[in-house]
Amino acid sequence: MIKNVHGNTVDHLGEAIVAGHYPVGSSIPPEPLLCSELGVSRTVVREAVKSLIAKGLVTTGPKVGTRVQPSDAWNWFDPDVIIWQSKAGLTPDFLRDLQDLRRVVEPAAVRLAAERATDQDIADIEAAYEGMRHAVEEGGDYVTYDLRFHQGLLKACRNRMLVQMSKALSALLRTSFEISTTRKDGPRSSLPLHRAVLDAVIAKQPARAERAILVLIDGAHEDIEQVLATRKRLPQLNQPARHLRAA
Amino acid sequence: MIKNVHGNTVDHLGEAIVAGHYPVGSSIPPEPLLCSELGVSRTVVREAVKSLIAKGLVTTGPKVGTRVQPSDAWNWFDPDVIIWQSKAGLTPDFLRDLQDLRRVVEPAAVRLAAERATDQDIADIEAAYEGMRHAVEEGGDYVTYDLRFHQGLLKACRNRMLVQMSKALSALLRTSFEISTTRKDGPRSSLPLHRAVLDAVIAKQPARAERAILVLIDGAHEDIEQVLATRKRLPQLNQPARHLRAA
DNA sequence: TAAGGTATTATCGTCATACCATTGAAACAT
DNA sequence: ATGTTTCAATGGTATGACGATAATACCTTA
Repeated sequence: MIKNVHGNTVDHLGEAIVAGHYPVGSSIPPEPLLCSELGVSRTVVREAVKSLIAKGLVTTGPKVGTRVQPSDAWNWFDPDVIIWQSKAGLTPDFLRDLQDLRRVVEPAAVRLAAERATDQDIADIEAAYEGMRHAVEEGGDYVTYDLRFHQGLLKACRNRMLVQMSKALSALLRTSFEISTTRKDGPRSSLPLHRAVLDAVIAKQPARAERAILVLIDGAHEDIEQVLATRKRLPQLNQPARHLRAA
Repeated sequence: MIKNVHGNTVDHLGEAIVAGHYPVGSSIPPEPLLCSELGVSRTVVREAVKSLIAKGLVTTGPKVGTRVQPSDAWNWFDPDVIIWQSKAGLTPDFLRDLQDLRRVVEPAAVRLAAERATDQDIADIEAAYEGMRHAVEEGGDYVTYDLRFHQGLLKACRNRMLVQMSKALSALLRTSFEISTTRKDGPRSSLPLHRAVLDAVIAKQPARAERAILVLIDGAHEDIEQVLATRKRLPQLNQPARHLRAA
């Protein structure tokens, strides 16, 4: 659980800010206060704040303190920011944004993957598929291999930007997959859909691969919509953590 | 030119790393050395390194020093990283990645924009278009308004992730626009194409908007390909700065 | 000689203190 | 009421010290 003082401090502050403990535009407590609250030296607090600046969460200035930036200034593709957002509670807005992104990125990515995937890429995806199949037939961790399957696809399009995005999408994918898995026979029914995508990529047929993954995505979309509508399961999914505001 | 000690130090180190002055996996000079080289205190160097860690460029550890991460661990959507990459020289690989991204993102974005754009969004885009028209007819800064036009479109799709991407795309767009502008009558001929996109968005016709912007993108793509092929103009475009490596 | 454990040491991690620089706001003069 | 000066809060920078860690060298032992 404990890593190091710096990491803990960054996480603590980052989570608090993303969770909305400090209103946008307001100042977080001055450095000396944070030091005593967190029980660390000023050095640590300052280096942590520098990290938050680097991620676009805050700005600083003499006399003005450390102010929370509006959320559209945050680096939303930063893995830490994504994690903090997930911890704070996946709001419907956030899920919708990610779902949009998935619909935009994944079809295009498999299209590119069908054109560019190397043998190694395909072998990796095949291995992930094999893991999914194994999990369905003999039990095991389905979600992990499902994730690996999709990340393999993103990686196979040989584009650093798109690979970066797969990190951000992972948060949504994991949630999405866990929801799907709760559905009766979810994994078993989605397995052939995955096979279809992979086959199209192997056959180097971009258009077919794109159509195949759209089926997959729209299925997941329905599952998420349904869960969002009922607002029962996964309580932290819809109800963002609502703590006390700081003075 | 001068901002503050911290910012300068981060930029200096960030540019050097992105430009490849330090081989991936190797250690950059230890803190005391950097202090004397840059003429700053250890405090500043350390806070700068923390910023680089936050952007995924390096990792640190006692005795192991500060090591350069492989480029696929970098936060490619971080505005600073993009800027450093641009300064280091836009390699063909980087331009291809960005061009891919543009083809993936912009069509989808205008589709969404046609569905979701608010009156204010449309007013902003309209203003940008007006700036472009004015520049064509009476002279002025065409590129700036062109950029604003495209950023307005990204913003109008009301998705934080996609907005974030517009920041990353700006580097490519500016380059792309500057190339297009050098072509005879480039701005004058592309003006109606922009109008077509905007009209489709206003009319809330996603499919039409998507087709319209694809014309625009493919035109820019050809221009870039052409320049990349000749490898004459804009020397830093193809020839990344190749400085001495560090020991 | 080879293997394994131990000591050394380079380097980052953390703390503490002091002083500088900037800037918003209060006090003051007009 | 308005412009100017002064002040003080807060982050910015510098310095020195010590702790923690892990790669390296060394030394013991079989």
